[in-house]
Amino acid sequence: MARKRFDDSSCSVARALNEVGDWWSLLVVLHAMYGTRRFVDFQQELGIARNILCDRLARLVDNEVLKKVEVGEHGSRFEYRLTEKGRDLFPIVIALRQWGDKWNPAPDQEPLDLRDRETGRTIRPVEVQDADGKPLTVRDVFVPEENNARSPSGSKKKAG
Amino acid sequence: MARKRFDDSSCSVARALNEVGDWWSLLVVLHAMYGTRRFVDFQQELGIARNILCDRLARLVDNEVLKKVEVGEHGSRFEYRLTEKGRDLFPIVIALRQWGDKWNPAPDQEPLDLRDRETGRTIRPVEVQDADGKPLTVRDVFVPEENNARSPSGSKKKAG
DNA sequence: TGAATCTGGTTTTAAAATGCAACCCTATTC
DNA sequence: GAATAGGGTTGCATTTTAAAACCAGATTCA
Repeated sequence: MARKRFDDSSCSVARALNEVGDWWSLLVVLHAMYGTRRFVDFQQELGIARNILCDRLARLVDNEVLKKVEVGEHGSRFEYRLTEKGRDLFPIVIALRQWGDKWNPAPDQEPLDLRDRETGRTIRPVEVQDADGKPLTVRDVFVPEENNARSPSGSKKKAG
Repeated sequence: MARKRFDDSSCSVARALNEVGDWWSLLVVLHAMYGTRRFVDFQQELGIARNILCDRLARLVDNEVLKKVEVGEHGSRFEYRLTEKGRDLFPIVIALRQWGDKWNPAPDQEPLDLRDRETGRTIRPVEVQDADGKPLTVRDVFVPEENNARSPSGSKKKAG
């Protein structure tokens, strides 16, 4: 019996992971954010098996993270473009990259230096903040009682 | 041939996903953030198979996301606690949760209401910001040329 | 003392997922 | 009209996964 599904889980993290929580999906989204749009380009950049790439692209399209656009270039060609939902994964991808850079730095690679297109200045680390922008750690927060009941996940029983 | 590994990938997102990018690992981390520490508690809360839980806990300990602590309670009991590296996944987990709440809301569940322990006020959505705290989308940023060469991933060849 | 129980695992078995290579079809270029 | 590129699909061997059974040390219960 293979992978469990979490489509109907009451935990939104589980539901999110259901859509982008496997090895390749988030890397596809990452590359899409950097401008990749074509099947062959994803395939070559990621070194992913073609059938797996097909499956992931189709699933991301199903989940409306990507949209498949026919481009009239010459002949029948397609592009996979991020939707707003897909672009909304930006903080997650960047946070993951920063975490990777911080805790598993590649010896021969300086960390990502992403900059504001307007000002040219480096972005800051992605963090959880209170309403005023004060950074918060996991120890600084709590879940109010009404919510606490089914928190954090509630995925008690098998969902597949 | 099963899953490819990215341990030595030059892409820090790939390396991050190598450690916490599978179905269960991040859910384990999530529950750890909410206070779960014991094997049986993880098992019951997540509904995960015990062998998979063993494997994930061991891998997370190997990767120093969790540490296994012997607690002298009575007999040989263990607790799995987040390390600083593990707690540093907080923004990622929260961003994922917010994304799930926003784009795949559960009909019967209001979104996570996480609050600052001090002020009692709700946290804001996790976002990418410039140095001043101005929110940035994927379209607002660029990678300077020196970095751009091997960006975004560079994981061209098979790594496993 | 000894049976039941709790905790934290390991083993076994079957169904899926993955990776690779080979094949297919359309359209295009030489 | 042969070779090539884009975008897939199919088959097969290898891994992972899920579920449940089994195991072993320590503890409580009777």
